[in-house]
Amino acid sequence: MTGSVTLHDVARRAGVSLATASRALNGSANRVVGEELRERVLRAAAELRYSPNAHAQAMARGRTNIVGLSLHDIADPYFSAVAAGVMREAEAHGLLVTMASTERRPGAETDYVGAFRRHWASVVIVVGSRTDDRAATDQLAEELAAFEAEGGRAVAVSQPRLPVDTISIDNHAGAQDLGRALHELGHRRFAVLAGPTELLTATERVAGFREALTRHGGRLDPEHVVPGPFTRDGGYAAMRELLDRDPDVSCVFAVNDVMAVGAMAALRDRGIDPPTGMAIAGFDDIATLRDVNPGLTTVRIPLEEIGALAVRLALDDGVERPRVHRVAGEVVLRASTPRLPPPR
Amino acid sequence: MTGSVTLHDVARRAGVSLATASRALNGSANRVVGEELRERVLRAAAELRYSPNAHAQAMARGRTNIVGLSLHDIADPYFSAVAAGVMREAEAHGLLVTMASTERRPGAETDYVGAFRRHWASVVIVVGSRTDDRAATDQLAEELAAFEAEGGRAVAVSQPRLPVDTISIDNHAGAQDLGRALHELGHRRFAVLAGPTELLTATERVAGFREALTRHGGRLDPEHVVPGPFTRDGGYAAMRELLDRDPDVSCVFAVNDVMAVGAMAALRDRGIDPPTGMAIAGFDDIATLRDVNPGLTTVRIPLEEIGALAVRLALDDGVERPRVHRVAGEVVLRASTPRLPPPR
DNA sequence: CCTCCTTGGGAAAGCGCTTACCGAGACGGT
DNA sequence: ACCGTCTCGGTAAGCGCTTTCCCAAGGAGG
Repeated sequence: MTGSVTLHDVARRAGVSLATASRALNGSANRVVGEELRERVLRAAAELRYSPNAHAQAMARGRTNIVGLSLHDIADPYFSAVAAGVMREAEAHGLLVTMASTERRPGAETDYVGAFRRHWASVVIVVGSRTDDRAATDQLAEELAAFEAEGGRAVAVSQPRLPVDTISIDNHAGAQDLGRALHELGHRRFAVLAGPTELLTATERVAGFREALTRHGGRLDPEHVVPGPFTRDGGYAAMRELLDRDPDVSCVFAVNDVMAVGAMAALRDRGIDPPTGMAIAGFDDIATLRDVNPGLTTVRIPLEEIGALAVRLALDDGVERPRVHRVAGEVVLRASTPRLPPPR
Repeated sequence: MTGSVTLHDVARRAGVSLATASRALNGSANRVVGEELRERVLRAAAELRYSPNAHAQAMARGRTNIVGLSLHDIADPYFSAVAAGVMREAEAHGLLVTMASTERRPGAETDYVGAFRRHWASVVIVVGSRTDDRAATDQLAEELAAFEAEGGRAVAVSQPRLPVDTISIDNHAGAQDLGRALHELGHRRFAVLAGPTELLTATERVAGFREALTRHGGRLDPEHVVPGPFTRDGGYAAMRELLDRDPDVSCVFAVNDVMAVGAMAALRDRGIDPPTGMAIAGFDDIATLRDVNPGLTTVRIPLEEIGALAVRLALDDGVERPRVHRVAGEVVLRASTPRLPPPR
């Protein structure tokens, strides 16, 4: 990096000292620079296109305006919605967001939190379902603790069991509500495209759904619970698998919208036209998917708001921490799960 | 930030000097540290959970491993796809991505490039259609020039007229190909949901489409070209507007997929069932929307690859710059534009 | 036995900025 | 007229790290 203009240059050009130049430029607290000198400094800075070195400032000040954000995959609309919320709120507070995708690589989060720690990020936000991998969780917890010990603030989203402020999406209750709603529509025989068995988010949704059926009456045979990846292709494959088992089922719950869309495609490829041949429901209410046809019944999670909330939580000097903030989902019934005609 | 462990602490604990500790940790070039001392230093670092201060390193080395990425809206699947490509490639090169959303605020890009410049980012990538706002473009150009003058490398995506390496999506040719393909399917009377008139990307697509019709025969009345925002709701509104004009049209081209989906929703709300009542095509081939029903005819743009390419371009020490890299789109015909039965 | 090289550790000079501290001048109160 | 006080500019001490330069010790060659 050559040729960059430093504060020194500005000071020289304005004919003042470094201190005065610095004070003039960032209006240092409880120190006023005379109008004329300030004018001169600002002019010199503008003429030289001076741009302060953020690292030097970080060093001198001992902190930065960086938010570190770790998520699984920015191309996944679930995460990009959360990221949008984080960025919006960060922008409002003059913070810059540094983002890293784990691509679901185990241990990646720990690495990235380490990187954010090296950058003296003031805030770190970790979003994405924890797995049941105990060792990885412990390592991440340790790294986050080290980060907070150094004065940073961390917030976890969908990651319980971490020793920091946490935003917890109520998957269990949401799935339960969904199960009840589907039951009320007349459905009794269900299947579940369950997602990865090691992902807490997925298993919670399955558990909540199952509980609703148990409570209100409804059948969910073990062989109608098909695991698979949390993706569109995962939903597609799981649905095929399910159909191969030729199930006696009227409604399928895919544990997220992206999978539900894949599942619908699988149904069509088998000549089954949803929702006529099969009702289907998802989870998340991904904005981009609100116009699929038939409209997808789902549980709305305020993803963008969750991202914004994470930033606010980090910036808010709460008294006692870690805090846990629960966010509820809301069932949205659409055309993909029509009311079942009463059995004759 | 208190309590953070510094290299000094590590050196003291290992009983060596700062210099030796530094050399031991990053295997300094052409200087070897004795096996035993190195061992001691590494152990001390691990025991103390030492994490080097990235800013201090940046200062001392005069460069960073940061990629600055400016885009319009990370929640938009178009941008999140590009971002995913950038992050994948950045990760592969050990770079960290700092991202900023302009929310289409004019001038925001310039501000963000300034922020990246302050951070001594080694690479800056600016993605998103330039508008016809000449002044804003000039300012951005100037800021990018300053950034490169300081040794940084900038790449623009979809932003012609900037004095840096540019990846240019061939909107014109893509739309032209699409127009021809639709013509071959038998369509003759078209409408276009044109997006924002000041957005180059949108106008290029409209122009290419129009040119194909002119060349091969096909009608596109001026009042059947409806402008509007580049979003789902923009597509919805534009389609309503179009329907209100009661057009004699068999096929609508929405200049991006997100708008096309909104347009389909508008059709349905008016009791028109695509593609029966009206064929519809989009542009981009957004992955999340590949399963909408009916399948959306579109022009595939390799968005993720473009993001990755941008990073590679920045890292590649090209001889002569700025270079322009054109990326072509590919027409993908799906069910939303069925072949029109020949007129009897 | 002396000189010259090689090996490897340490001291210290920055990198660009902020900020405590210092000091000079102006001003008003007594 | 003197002193306390206030205003405002400058000096310099870091922030944590890298890297150049110096130097000591040991070995090889004459």
